[in-house]
Amino acid sequence: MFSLEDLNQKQQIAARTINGPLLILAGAGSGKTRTLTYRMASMVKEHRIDPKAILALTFTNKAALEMKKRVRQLLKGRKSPQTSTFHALCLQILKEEIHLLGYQKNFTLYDQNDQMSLMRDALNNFKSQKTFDRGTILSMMSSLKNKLISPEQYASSEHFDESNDYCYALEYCYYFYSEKMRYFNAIDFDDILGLTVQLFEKHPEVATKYSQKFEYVLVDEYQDTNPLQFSILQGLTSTHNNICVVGDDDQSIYKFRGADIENILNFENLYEGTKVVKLEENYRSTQNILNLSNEVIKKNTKRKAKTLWTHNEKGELPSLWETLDDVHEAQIVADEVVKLQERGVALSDIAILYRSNTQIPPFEDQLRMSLIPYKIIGGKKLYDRKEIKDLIAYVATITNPLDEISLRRVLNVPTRGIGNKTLEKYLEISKGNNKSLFASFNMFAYEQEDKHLIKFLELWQDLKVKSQELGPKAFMEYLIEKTQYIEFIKRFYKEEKQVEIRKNLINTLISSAERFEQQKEITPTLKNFFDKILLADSQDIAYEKGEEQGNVLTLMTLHSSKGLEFDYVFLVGTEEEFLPHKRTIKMGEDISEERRLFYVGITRARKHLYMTRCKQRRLYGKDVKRHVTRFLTGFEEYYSIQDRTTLNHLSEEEAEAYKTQLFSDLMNILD
DNA sequence: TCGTCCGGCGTTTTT
DNA sequence: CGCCGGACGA
Repeated sequence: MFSLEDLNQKQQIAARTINGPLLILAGAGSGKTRTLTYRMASMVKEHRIDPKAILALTFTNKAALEMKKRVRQLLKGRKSPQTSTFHALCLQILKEEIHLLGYQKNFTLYDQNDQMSLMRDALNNFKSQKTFDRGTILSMMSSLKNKLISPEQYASSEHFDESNDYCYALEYCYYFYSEKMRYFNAIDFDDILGLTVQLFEKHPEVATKYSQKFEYVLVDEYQDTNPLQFSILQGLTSTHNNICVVGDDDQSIYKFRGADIENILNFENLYEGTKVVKLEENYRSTQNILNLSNEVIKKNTKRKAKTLWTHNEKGELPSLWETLDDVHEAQIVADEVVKLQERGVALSDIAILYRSNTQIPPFEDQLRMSLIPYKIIGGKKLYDRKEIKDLIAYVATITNPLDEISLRRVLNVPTRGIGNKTLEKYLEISKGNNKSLFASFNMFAYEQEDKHLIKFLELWQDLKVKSQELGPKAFMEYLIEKTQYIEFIKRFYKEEKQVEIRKNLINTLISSAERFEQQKEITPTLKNFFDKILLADSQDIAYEKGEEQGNVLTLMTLHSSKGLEFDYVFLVGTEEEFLPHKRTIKMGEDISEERRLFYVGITRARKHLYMTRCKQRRLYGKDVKRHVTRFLTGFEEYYSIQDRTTLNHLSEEEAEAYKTQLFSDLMNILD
């Protein structure tokens, strides 16, 4: 049995405010998710609101799953509200309504790989002696899309800088890209949101429909919403103002991805009659950790003032270790982890957080040497692997023949003698008579007697038929068998070990398909399965499988640490040029977001926070002098500095013991 | 079509 | 310093 009485005073106010706009400013560790889930449960159980009328939006699948799980526990078997990510919700809407925007229902979702391929074409067509970086163009385009600036509007917008070559290239590519995407009947991640906005604008009756469907809307991590998401929320609440947003402006760290902190800072002004509730009681950290975090973040001017406090014990002062260099830094962190382990601390309660992935290698080395098992969060997603992308592309091309990117991808994979020459020929043909590449294949392959191509078309037809007969899992197996994909891999990777890795990836995909068939939330069609894979993030698969790796240490960037907590946190590289990062300093940008990043790191720690900084660091093959981060200067009384380049932090006996240990280690090595 | 060599670059990345 | 991507050659 759950009761709102289990919440603190402020949390209860938040949970009991059901109607009208509500802004919950939830400090780090203030029981945000708890408040939100209790609020939802109480809406269903106590206010008798139909769960179908409640929508909770998150940014990550993991957060969505977690929230759903917790609400379910509170509701015990009763139907629970829809909890999904912005992207999943909008994709669901587009699948119903995209015809209103002139797309076909079988549209393909392009990921960054596909976008890059298309952008390569665009840049090749943009004749210029200067070369442009595809990724840069792509991210510039994405930020335009996130600001709702169309290719037509770009040149006359404030974002167009006439003295910058890139802007001209971007203008051309943005046009090219958008035209092709439309022709291919494809949409990208930004479009999932952007087209939903367009849909709501051009067809207000659709916005009305969904607004009436979802009478109550909740948004998690509101500080990270971008203008598109804000606009979608306006559509979703157009018939009512029952919107509850939860967030912490001090933890807004995704500006580079288009998040606009103004959304949360301005919420009260945009939604009239907003009730504001501040959650400042922290249930996570010691008072000493909170004191430091409060001091650090206070330096930011544009923020909703909050001061975290706790009933928890005072704890020790956070420590700042000064180390010789990056290797030494990793070494003493690993040593301390061993000591913590000896004291009975579980590795899963310890994390190493860093600003940049470039900081990882010394830590991996030292952890391995100390025999400490660890996992690195982040990195490649399942669908980012070439093999998975190939299989996805097969499904894409048979569901949407207009999708040229996927078609070109699978054309000669596995190798079947259709090279660049053939492709060029048909691209010309398709240009000449204004037909899609696939249509041109069908029209001329037989006439031209391109045997390999004819065989491919037969394969395509066969797969098409089978895709309608078989479920996701059976189809995947058929596809792999029919294309001799495993044999292709064996030819490609000579080493047995490599082949094994790829096989495992494919098996993961197949078992994921099997699980998808068993779930009940989404109709288990092949297309839906692959859309879900594309929307999945790097940790989803493991999460879905319940594959939480046991007792291992966690390494991750500060960005990925948001929302998590650990008893012991090592915040490494607390140096100028990491925090704030060199690039931010160089661009003369506002460093407040960097400070927030630091703040996020500090507030992850429950029991003790270790910060480390090097006096010198090897970067790009050169030894560079380093200085402590400006974020720590000025309030030295909130943390304790230890010079770890000497033995001064040890008592005499400890120092003696250390030297003896060192000597015997040395002897062991010499043996 | 594949392999090799050179040059440029090196922050974060919820979908 | 080391990686990745593009160019170019066999």
